[in-house]
Amino acid sequence: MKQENNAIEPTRSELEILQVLWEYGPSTVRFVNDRLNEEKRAVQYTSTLKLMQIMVDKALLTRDESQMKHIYRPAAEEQQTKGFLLERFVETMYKGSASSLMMQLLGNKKTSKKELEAIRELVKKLDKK
Amino acid sequence: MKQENNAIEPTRSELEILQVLWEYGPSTVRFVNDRLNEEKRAVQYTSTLKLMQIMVDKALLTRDESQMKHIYRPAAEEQQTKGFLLERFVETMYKGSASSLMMQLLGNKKTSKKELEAIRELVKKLDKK
DNA sequence: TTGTTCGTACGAAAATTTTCCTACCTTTAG
DNA sequence: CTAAAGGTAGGAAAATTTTCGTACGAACAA
Repeated sequence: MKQENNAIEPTRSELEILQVLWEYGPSTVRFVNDRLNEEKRAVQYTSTLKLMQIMVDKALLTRDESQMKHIYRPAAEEQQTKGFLLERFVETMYKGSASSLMMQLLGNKKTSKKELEAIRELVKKLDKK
Repeated sequence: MKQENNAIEPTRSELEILQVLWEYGPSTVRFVNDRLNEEKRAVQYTSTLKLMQIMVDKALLTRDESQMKHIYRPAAEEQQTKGFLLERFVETMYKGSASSLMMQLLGNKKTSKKELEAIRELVKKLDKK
């Protein structure tokens, strides 16, 4: 033993599940498992079930057990979780400097023209405030 | 067994070591270990040693063995690795949308005024091109 | 009724990541 | 020379994460 973490810190696999729930909303295990198999990788139903049960234990998810098919949903707001993870990412990778991250992002060929335009607009709006 | 990954995919601990090497340049295990203990958490010297050896195996690091105190350095360019990780982050968290990430970033209270200013400047420069 | 399908619970194995003990070599202070 | 300090190598244990087999109940079709 070692951990008594109370921070929201999903593992890689747990993050995959959160992504599905974020995209499609509260879902059954069956549904999440299907999405994972379609969009990500082969995985057995009981594996997904187990993982989601663990996530309930960790308080990453909550579930409605009133029906036979339990409905799972993220315990925290999507924006809050993403914000937290983004903050940690900026912190560890760019020493907390958001503009450094931007630099990297804008220098990245994978960032399309359209994206660049959207970002310009975004900043323009900020300037007007 | 399962993995024959050829992608650069450092674990959390490996990332900590990379951070030290990025910040201070090529270093000995002793130096890295000291930094970890100062800046991050308690960890035994041989743990750090082992991890860095593993990273050499994985080709995440290279080392100069010509001296007794081996000098380790990242195998890939800092920018390349960070770019790769950032890309994956945007992909998984924001479906590849850099501007979505920006939105979140700009809405984040932790992003200081100074940072915002720097970002504005950055975009201004982009516009002039 | 019966058996097939679909659900949850639970334990344990497998895979991965992280930690550290032990052995042994080299350098250096005395 | 000898002891202490500091280095690497390697194996194995510990911790964590991921996967899945088995048991068993509920729903449903025949």
